[in-house]
Amino acid sequence: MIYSCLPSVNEYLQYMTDQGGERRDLAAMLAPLVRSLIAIELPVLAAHGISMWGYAVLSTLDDSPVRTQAALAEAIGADKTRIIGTLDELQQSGLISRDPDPDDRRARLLSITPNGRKARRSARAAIQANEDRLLAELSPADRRAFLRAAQTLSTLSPEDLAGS
Amino acid sequence: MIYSCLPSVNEYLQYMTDQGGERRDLAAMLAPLVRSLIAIELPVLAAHGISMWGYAVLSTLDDSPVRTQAALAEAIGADKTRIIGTLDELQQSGLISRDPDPDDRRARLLSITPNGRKARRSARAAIQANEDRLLAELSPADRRAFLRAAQTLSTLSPEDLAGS
DNA sequence: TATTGTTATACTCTATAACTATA
DNA sequence: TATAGTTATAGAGTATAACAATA
Repeated sequence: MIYSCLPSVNEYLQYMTDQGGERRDLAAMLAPLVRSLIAIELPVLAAHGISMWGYAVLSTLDDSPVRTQAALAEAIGADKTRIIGTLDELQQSGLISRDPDPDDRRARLLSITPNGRKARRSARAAIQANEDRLLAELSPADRRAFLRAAQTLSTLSPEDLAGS
Repeated sequence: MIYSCLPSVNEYLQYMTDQGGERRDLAAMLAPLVRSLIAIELPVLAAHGISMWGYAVLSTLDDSPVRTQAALAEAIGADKTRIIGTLDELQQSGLISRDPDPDDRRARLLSITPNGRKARRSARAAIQANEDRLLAELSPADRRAFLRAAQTLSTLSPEDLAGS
């Protein structure tokens, strides 16, 4: 049966019922939401002088430096050729440093600068302030559960998502 | 203050704490998830002989017919020129009907056919079975809250999302 | 003249492949 | 010969603008 992978049929029926018997596809619900969220983010980021990919790079590097551009590209789910322009801009703006590894001059050691960190955190504060306004639509309990669930699902590997 | 739009500062602090003090951006969490969900959907849809946009069209028309192509395009968040090829395919496959409105022969009355409805529901069952596997990662309470929250947020108008 | 749908054009984004430099 | 980064080319997807039919 198609629903045999569920923890229990009762569970399934319960949340189907919660949805009024017609559950919408997850992707169909979330895709427009994400599109809107990004559309809202763009002008905020522009006001901080950074692009969407630039923000993704800064966010990754704010957590920890990265040894190669290819690794950075993979971390943000992009092609290595796609982030080169972004890195050029960020470097020119002084938001990241990008130096040849003395031990292997083919690789580029990437890290965020103090200015980059400042820009990223300022942008994030503005973005999350917007998100807070949306999250205020939810009950406190649902809001916490939603953030927890989003966190859980977003950290699943592509393999987990695609199925064994 | 940047967080003044929150229901209460205490609430904010509470879910920040729940996230370990470092909440990730919503878009940054959800965008890769949605990308993966769509990547999983595509082969399922292909097996049913419909494209992603075709599925969006069928889903909209399954709820109710639409009087013009422009209205349909807006409903699925696409440009009116973008869905023409999709409508051609769906019509040729006999999944939708698309007839000039007798009262205004400029407009095209769009509706789903019985075969289209069958295809859509079959595809949806397969897609939701996949999603169920992912949702099984969540606790029952979180799963219900997540679906409820996604439903709530996804039905906000772009104006609500963008802010007053 | 305005509106619906269609076609044609141009533009953006992305991936693939070729190239340079280091190893 | 293999790898990291870069550049060049081509392809997909999309939007803008011009067009045809109907009102």
